[in-house]
Amino acid sequence: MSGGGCSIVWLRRDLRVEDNPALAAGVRAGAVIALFVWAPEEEGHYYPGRVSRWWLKHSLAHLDSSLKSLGTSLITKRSNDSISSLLEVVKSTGATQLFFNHLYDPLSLVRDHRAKEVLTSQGIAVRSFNADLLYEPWDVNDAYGHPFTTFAAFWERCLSMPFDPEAPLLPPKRIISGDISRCSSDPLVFEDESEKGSNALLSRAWSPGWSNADKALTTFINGPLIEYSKNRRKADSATTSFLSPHLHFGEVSVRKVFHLVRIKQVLWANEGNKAGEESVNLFLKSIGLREYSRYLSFNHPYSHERPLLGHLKFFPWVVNEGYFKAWRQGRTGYPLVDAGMRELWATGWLHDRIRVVVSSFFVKVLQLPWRWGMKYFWDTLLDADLESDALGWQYISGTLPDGRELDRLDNPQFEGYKFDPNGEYVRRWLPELARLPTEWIHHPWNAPESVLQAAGIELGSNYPLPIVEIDAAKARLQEALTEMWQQEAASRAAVENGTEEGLGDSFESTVIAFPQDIQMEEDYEPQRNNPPPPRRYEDQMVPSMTSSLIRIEEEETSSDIRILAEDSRAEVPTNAVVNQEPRSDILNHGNMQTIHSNTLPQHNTSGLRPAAEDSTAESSSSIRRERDGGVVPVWSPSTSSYSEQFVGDENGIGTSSSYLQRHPQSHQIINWRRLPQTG
DNA sequence: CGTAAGTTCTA
DNA sequence: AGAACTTAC
Repeated sequence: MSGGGCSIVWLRRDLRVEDNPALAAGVRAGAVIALFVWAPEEEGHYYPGRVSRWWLKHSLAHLDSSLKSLGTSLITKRSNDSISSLLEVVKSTGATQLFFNHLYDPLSLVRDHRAKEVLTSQGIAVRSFNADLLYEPWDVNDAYGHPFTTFAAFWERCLSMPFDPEAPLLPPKRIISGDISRCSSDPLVFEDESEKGSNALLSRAWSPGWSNADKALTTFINGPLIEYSKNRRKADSATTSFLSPHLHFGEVSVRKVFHLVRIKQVLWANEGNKAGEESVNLFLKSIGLREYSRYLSFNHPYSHERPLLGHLKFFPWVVNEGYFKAWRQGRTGYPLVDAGMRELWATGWLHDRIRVVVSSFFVKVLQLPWRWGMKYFWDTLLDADLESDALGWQYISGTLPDGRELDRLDNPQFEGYKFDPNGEYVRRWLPELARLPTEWIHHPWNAPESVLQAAGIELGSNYPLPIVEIDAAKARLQEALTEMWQQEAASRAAVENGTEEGLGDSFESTVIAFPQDIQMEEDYEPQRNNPPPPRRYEDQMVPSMTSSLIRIEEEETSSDIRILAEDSRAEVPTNAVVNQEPRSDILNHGNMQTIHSNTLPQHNTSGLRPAAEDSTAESSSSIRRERDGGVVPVWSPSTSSYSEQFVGDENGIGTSSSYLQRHPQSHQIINWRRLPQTG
C-alpha cells in the first residue's frame, strides 16, 4: 500500500483483468478505482461504428461483472473530454495515482501525454504501461538505431530481440475498491433504438468480453491453428482465429497469444510437425502485422490519413460517389467483390483475403480515394481498428515502401476462382447468382444468354454488369500513374528551383473530402468512365483526427500543442535526433519531400518520444517493467522529421478550419442499415 | 540431367 | 502480375 490515496486505473482498449499491467499496478499499490471514460467525440471523424459500439457495450458489461466478483466495479463516465473526467474522478475519490496502458493511435498519443502532464501538475502520480504490444515501438530499431520502414525487417527483429516479450500476468485474486461513494457512474448509451434490431443478430456469432476472448484463443490454438497455413487462402473464414475484435479492445493480451502459440509451436517442432510449425509462423506474422500497425502509427502519426510515400499525393483519384455507392452496396458486377461487400454490411466481418480483394478493387479498379474505403471499413467492421486498417489500406494502395506495386491490378475474376473455386462464397452472399454454374459464377458477363436465363439472371437488371471493365481500368490506371509521376516530377522541380515551397495546391488533389450526402438508395445506375467532377479547394479538406488536433491548438489556449511539444522534449532521450523547427512554421510552409517508390529508405531520423529511458541497459524483465512504468509514449509534432523517404508527417494540414467543425455529423453519414439486406 | 510446366508466394 | 521455387518427364 502506498501513500494513503487510492489509484485510478483508467481502462481504454485493455478491457481485461488478466495480464493487465495497469490494473496489476493499481492492485499492488492498494485500493483501486477502475474507470472507463466514454468520450467518442474525442475520436473526431473516427467515431466508432455501430457494430464496434455494440461490442464495446458488451465487453464493458463483461468486465464490470468480473471486477465485481473481484471486489470493485467499473466506474463509467460520459464525457467530451477524458482529461476533465479524470480530474473529476480524482476529486471525488481522493485518488493520488493514475495508471493506464499505452495506446498508439495519433489521438491517444497526444491525449495521453497531456493527461500525464495535467494530472502530474495536480500532484497525481501517473504511470503507464505496455499492454498492447510485444515490444514498445521505440525498442525495435535497426542496427543504426533507426526505426524500420519495412515489415519483414521489423518482424524479423521482433522475433530475434535480445529479451523476450513480458510473460503474461495472472489476474488479480481480489481488488480492494477505492472509495466510490461520492463518485457516480454515468449510464453509457452505445446504441440507439434503431440500432438494436440490427445488433440483435450479432450475439449469435460473437461473444465479447475478456474471458470469451480467452476461450476463443484456446479454441483456435487447439483447433484451426494447425491447419492455418493450408486453409488460410479460402474466402470462407472457417480457419481464421476470430481474435481481431477481442484484440482491438484488448480483451486478450497479444503477449498471451504470443506465449501460448509459441508453446504450441515448440511442441509441434518437437514432434517434427513441419506444417504445424509453419502454421504458427504464419499466424504469428499476422500478429506481427498488428504490431507493425502500431509501430507505423507511432512513427508516422498521420498514416491513417496520408500516404507514407509522397508521390501518392499526386495520384488523380476518381472522385465518383456513384462508384463508391456501388462498392458499398455490393453492386460492382464482380461477384467476389460484391459478395464480400454484402457480407461486410450484413455481419461486420470479412476474411482477410476478401478485405484485400475488395480494397484493392476499390483502389485499383475504381481508383477511389483509399481513405473513403478505410472510413467505410471503420464504420462497418466489428474489429475496426485505426492502425491496422490504415496499414492495410496503405499496403493495398502502394503507399508503403513494401506495399503492393502501384501498377498491379488484380483481376477479381481470377481471384474468385482462387479464393472461392466452387463459388460457394458468392452463392451464399449473392442469392441472385445462386443458380449460376461454377463455370460462370465469377464472370457472369461472359455467360451465354441461355445459361443466364436458366439461372434467372438478367444482367443490368437483377445483377449489374461490371461497373468498370478490367481492361479499361488498367488503361486508366496507367494514365493515372503517368500523370502522378509527371506531377511529382514537376513539384520536385519546383521545389528545387525554389519556385514553390512545399506542395502548394498539388497536395490537395489527393486529400478529398469524405462524401457528405451518401444515401443508400437502391436505384443505382452504373456509371462508366465518368470524368471526375472538378475539385474545388473547399472540397479538399481532410476529414481527420489531426484536424481536430489542430482545433485543439486553435481553441484551447491553455493546452497549445506547441507547448506540449516543447514540454515533451524534456523526455527525448539524448540520442534522438530532434528537429527544433516549431510547428507553426511547419504548418505554414511544409518542407515536403517526395521520392520514388523504388528508392530505399536510408536515414530515417526518428522523431519519437520514448521518454525517460533513464536507467541503463539492463534487460532483466523485472527492471524493465519498472522502467515501463515511467514511460508515456508521446509523439511530438515538433520533432517529427522521420524520413526523407516519406511524406513529411507534419505537412498538408495547414488548412484553417477543421473538418469536424464543418461536418459534426460526419460519422453518421453512412446509414448502412438502410442498405438492402440480402439472404 | 535439363527443360518445361506447375505451384506458391508477396505486408 | 511476376519471381522463385518445385515437380514432372
